[in-house]
Amino acid sequence: MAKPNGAKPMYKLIAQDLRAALEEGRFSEDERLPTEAELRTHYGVSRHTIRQAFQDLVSEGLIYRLPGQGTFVTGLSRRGHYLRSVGTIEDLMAWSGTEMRVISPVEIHSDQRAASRLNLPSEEVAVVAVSRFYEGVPFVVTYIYLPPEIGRHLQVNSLPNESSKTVIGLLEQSLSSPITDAEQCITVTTAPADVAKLIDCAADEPVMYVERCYFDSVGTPVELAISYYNPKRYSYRLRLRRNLS
Amino acid sequence: MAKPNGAKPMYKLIAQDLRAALEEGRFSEDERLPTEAELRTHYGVSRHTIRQAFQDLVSEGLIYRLPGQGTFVTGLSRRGHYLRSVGTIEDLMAWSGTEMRVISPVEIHSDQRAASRLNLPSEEVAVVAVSRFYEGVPFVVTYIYLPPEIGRHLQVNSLPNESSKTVIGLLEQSLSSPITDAEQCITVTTAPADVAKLIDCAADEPVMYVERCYFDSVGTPVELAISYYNPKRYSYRLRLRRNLS
DNA sequence: AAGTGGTCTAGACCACCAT
DNA sequence: TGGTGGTCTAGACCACTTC
Repeated sequence: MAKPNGAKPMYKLIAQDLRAALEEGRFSEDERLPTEAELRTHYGVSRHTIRQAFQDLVSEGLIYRLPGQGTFVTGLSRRGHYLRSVGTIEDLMAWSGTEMRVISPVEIHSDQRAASRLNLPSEEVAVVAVSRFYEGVPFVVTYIYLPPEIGRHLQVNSLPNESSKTVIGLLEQSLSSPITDAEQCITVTTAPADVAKLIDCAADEPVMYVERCYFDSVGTPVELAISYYNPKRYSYRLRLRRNLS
Repeated sequence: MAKPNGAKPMYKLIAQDLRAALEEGRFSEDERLPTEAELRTHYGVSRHTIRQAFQDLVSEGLIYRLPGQGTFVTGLSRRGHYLRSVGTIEDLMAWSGTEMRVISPVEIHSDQRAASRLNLPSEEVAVVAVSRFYEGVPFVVTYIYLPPEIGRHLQVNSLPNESSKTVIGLLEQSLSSPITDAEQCITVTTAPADVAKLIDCAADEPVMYVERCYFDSVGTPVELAISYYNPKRYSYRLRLRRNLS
């Protein structure tokens, strides 16, 4: 059988099916999912293929498996009941429930620091500033730096206002190589005056400062995002998991 | 063959071998590792077993694999050149290069908020306060809350001063079920007076505030750690990875 | 053409949990 | 005892890169 030409591998499709079922809440909290044997006959594939699909979901934290017992849905009580839980790169790429607004469109600037972070040959970088709203209230301003050639591809049209998308999410679709790494640095700073105004802070009030750098699969940095969060309206939430050894 | 009674599975042992080789720097940056075929003959196991071992290392971010080319070491330039990079639960459990100092030993207190976070039946919790030093300079104070019965097991003896260990790292050895989840919440606050003194801040100066809750494999919270970081001396560094799809 | 990793099959034995 | 997931084998074809 192997891989049908050009198509997604079977185990990815099965994982996708199960992920959709989980997101629709078709299984209740801590309910047992179908066993490997059941899914094997349902899809007509080998056990290994089913296990590959399950493995994807385990590493995403959606399910857990207990030897001798079965496969279970990770209880919602253990997933985020906060504004946002960032535990995977996928989380960084979509941010449902909030709207994005472009403050200043894509422009080419000269910025030595950003250019060097992006490993660019010159000091030229594309910059775009956006803010993000939750229930109509702004809570973050982000300055996004891109290699100039990528910035030029990113037309104003492809940056819809009032979107729940993220720039990095839009960006990845036009990249040849997928995003596989994100490096983040979180600290505290005081809000510059223009930023303070945009997130309803007093100037020089402490804010949360986040630098995020995204890398594609060959290690090339493709986006540097610098964000200022109003700490009264946002806290950075993160969950880490590991597999049982 | 299957699993030898009571022993670690073969693929874990192979992963361990490779991990040790990588940590010793036996392969240089972006050097090609042995192929599956080579390792298969070296260890005398099937290809699948080798792939399982590689998969562990990929998910830890130590190596990456390119179809048609080979398996490579993740360049050090893409791992942390900062004080600490926290991307996995393992990172949280060990903190080399810093020393821990106990500020106040394990005591049983009454704390409704911590007790409820730990799902405890009463308001009783065990509390211990520690600070951490980097090159002799303190940069964080942490209040650690534990279920009382776990706190009582944690003798003063088992909390050595001047250690590079972490409390959660020590703790896991005495738990029946391993730690598999950590939930963190990061925001900004002002330092309480006693905390400020311990991390060389002025009182009411903004500090980074981190709440961390650890869960074992059945979802029981086992530790709540509340930390105040001096932002001049520490920034929270994090890297996220994902597998190629 | 040869070699790499990616996917897949059809088996097998094991430890563990429930009945 | 029968079913679960965990580990493992010995094959196979595929797409891709390098030579």
